[in-house]
Amino acid sequence: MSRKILVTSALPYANGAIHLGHLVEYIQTDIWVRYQKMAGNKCWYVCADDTHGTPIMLRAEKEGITPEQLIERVHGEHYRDFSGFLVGFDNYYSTHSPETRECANEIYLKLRDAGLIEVRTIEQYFDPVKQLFLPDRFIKGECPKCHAKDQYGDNCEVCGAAYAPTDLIEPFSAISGAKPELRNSEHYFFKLSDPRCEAFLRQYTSRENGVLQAEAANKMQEWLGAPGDNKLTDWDISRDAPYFGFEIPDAPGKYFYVWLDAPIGYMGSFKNLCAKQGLDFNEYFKPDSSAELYHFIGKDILYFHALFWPAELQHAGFRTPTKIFAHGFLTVDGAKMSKSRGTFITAESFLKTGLNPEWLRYYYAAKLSATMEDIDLNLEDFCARVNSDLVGKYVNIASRSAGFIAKRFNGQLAPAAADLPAIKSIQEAAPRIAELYEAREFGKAMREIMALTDAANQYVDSVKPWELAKQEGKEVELHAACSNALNLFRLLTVLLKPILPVVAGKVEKFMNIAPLAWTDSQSLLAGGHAINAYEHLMTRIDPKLIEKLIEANKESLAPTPEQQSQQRHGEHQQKETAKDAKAAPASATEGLCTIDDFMKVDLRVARIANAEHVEGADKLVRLTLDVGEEKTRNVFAGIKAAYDPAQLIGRLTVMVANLAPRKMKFGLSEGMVLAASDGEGKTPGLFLLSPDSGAHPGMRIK
RNA sequence: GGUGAUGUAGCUCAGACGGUUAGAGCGAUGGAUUCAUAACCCAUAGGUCGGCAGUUCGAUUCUGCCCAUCACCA
Repeated sequence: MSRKILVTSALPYANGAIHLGHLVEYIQTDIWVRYQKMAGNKCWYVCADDTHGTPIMLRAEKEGITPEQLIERVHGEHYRDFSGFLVGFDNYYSTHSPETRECANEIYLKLRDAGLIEVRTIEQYFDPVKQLFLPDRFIKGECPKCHAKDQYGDNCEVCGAAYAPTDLIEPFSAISGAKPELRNSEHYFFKLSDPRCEAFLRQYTSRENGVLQAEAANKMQEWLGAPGDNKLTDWDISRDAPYFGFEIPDAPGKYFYVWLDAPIGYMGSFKNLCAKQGLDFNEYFKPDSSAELYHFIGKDILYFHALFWPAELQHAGFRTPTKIFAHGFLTVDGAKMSKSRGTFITAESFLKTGLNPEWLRYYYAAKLSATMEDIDLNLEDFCARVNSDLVGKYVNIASRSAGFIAKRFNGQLAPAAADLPAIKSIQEAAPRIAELYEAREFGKAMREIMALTDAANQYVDSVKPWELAKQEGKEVELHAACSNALNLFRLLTVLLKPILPVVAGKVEKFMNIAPLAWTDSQSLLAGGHAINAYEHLMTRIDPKLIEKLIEANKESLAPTPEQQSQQRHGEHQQKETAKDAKAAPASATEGLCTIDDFMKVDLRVARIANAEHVEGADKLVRLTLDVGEEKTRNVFAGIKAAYDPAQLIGRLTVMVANLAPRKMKFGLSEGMVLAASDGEGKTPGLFLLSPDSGAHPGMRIK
């Protein structure tokens, strides 16, 4: 019985290039979809560009083009990159489409009629020069807590405080620089706090319901709070003109917020596919649909997909997702992707450098599981793993057998030995491996497949075709050995086909067979079957290519930090921290610092005027420091484990006097004292620095 | 600061309802081999399973604390 399945990956925002972080999700989804199709299920894979919102509007304006032109260009780039990595969408569409608009309107009107839309007046900053309301990220000013300058409207990057844009001191528009004015505006809210939503979501996201991974379900319960205390707040779904998006049907001048129409883009894309393929949209989206609906997403956008989206669908009279699959982020060589280190690798640069996309598909597959854990792309391991597993083991089986068949047997195979242990073990493993694909345990599947591949090579080694070839009268044995090996190779190709579609295609051509389906794992080639000439199926990774790739992605110093937008589909992840970009050393002096750099740090001799325990803090001591200024400084130091406050009072030490103040739970910390410790933790202890006697508070250290 | 996740051989990762010698692949070393784009095969070395304490006849596996990394929240 063939299943009907609709699968989505998160929509990439039409405001940036696809990178290896994005690809974890698209490759994971694509492998799963390819497996489903091979298994004979009706499986549709749709996606789209997420095209609306202020950042798109402003970016287009900056480039002197219309938003429509911008999103069309980016759509082309995204589609090119995904195709390059063999991501086989059945439809790659755009949220800026009549279908998405239609679905958004329908959902909105049904929610309104259900009494789940409310209009409220809110006060918001307005840019009088640009004549638009400003999203939080486009307002900057001085942090109200620590007084750091040039901070965004939602939180401070220096002290980490969260606040409203109206709390900023001396706010200014990040777009025009103008002083923003507070204005009233009517906004439309989706009443997530409504008891109907809460009741539904409590059930829908519960562990028992099984829609979410256990870890994700726990997180949702945290967000929902205990039964009774309704922690959900209403969701602001409208934005004022000018805005690039869909106008709300009964509210001229008001637009749907981009995050409302983004998931609806899944429906829009599928509706568009239905028209092309003659499918019945309702069969997949009606409330009692027997079709399955799966969303692959990053763990950062669970909130939108597990709360807002199902609640909307449920109360607008549609089916809800069967399962939501969240995955972790990508790190490169154990660290966040970084432009300065060249590990913020774009899809385009990977392909342009000449690397094979199937290398990455295999490596990701070998690391992926059904959990939300992050996965690491270790570049050395990447080379070793791919070269050994794919070229040394798998491709080698064909490569070492095909020559004999071509030269000695006119390209014709002998019947395979159906009872050969190596063959039987693959056929027995196939259903197990199918379950692993279904469960998204690709790493476990790869481990099993490679063990079977090892067994195939051991078989070839045990029958020694190269010796048989030299002996008179051993033709039958030689023919059997090589035919068995090629049958083993064909079976392994079936198991790897979801990961390696291009190689599988080449194998089908080489072996002169129809496209492999999952059931082919239970059959063998008939005696007399003629194969074509063997051409090498995959080359090894040259580590020099990796070096080139890193070099190509290294961004020169002083990059213009990209306008940080709020959370996006698959986009929020891997955003490089602003800190990282700023701290990037010029490559010629990597790891070194100039005298100018050093002099930026204002080190001063300080006298500890007072020291006391901090109530409720495990590690902190509150220090009152005299650095020769009129006022003393308040500094929290994490030295409680090593020093008793009483023994500190009166002694001299060294402090960083121009460190940006940091708001801590217990108060503002206005500097840092210096102490030594073993970074590797081999030697315990913490040792406060002291100047030699004779120094006075306030003396500069250089 | 709170909550959660992670921490197992040089690297990437499995695993254990608590129980005799903790696994795999890669890498390293030695051997064998030459069919295979130096690939494959055999063998060897390598870990007090992040640290400390507790529960237990017994803990790497359970509990608590600590350290490190990451994420979310405030």
